[in-house]
Amino acid sequence: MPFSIATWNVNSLRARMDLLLYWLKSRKIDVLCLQETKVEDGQFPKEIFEELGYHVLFKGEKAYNGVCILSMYPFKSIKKDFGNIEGEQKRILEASIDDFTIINAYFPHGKIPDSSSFYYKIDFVEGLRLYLDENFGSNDNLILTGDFNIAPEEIDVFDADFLKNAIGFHPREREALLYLKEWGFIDLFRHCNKNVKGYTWWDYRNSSFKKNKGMRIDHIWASEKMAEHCKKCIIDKEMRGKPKPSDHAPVIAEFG
DNA sequence: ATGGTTGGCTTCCAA
Repeated sequence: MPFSIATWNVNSLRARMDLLLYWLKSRKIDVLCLQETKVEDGQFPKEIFEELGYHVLFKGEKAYNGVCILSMYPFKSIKKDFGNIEGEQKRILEASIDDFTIINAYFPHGKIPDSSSFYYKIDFVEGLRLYLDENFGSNDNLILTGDFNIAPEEIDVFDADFLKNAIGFHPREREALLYLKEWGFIDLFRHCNKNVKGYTWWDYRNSSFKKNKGMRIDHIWASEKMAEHCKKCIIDKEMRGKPKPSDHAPVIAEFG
């Protein structure tokens, strides 16, 4: 049975509610990972998604961060506590659905290279790799998705030379990201779209979207076994051009 | 290209 998995940093769930509901009604999304929900659990609009048929898993805080998984299929198990990796911030959720496990992660931004925020980011990425080593094997069907806040390769940014030491493309971040990927992941967008330039984030400032000055920092990664069943992976760029957009576009992977 | 937009909350922080 074919199904789809998507990720979208909505930059505030409540500010994006109309656009998100429009999007969910015009696409067929079976499992959706959201980041930067920016809403405390007590104020999460769970019922709206349940009315659409989704099972809802969320973990948030006031004003910052926050993650959510919506699934048309029931959760077989869930995990919300990743204290050693994320610290006090609400950034990671894990759920087992059908025959796979999905991890939704909102990686730290990092602010400026070499800052304390930067090393929190590096530690987060390396901590996630250690967690995977301890909890999953290469035969598991595993998806790691979310806003990674790192572009992997030169093709994934609008100007690799200009951005060579910028946050999101700094060599130290890309090194950590490669280490994480070498757990055994396939980058589904790159797997399905060889040599295609595609971005998932454009700064709100400087008319970046109009000039298409973006970065591919939101990813859907699959373990090798699971990647074999991926038929298509696209960036839904149209959503970035709508009124009151998030600064990120959704990424959708289709499996069959 | 070296500026300035957005969201949440508040007189600024994070992205």
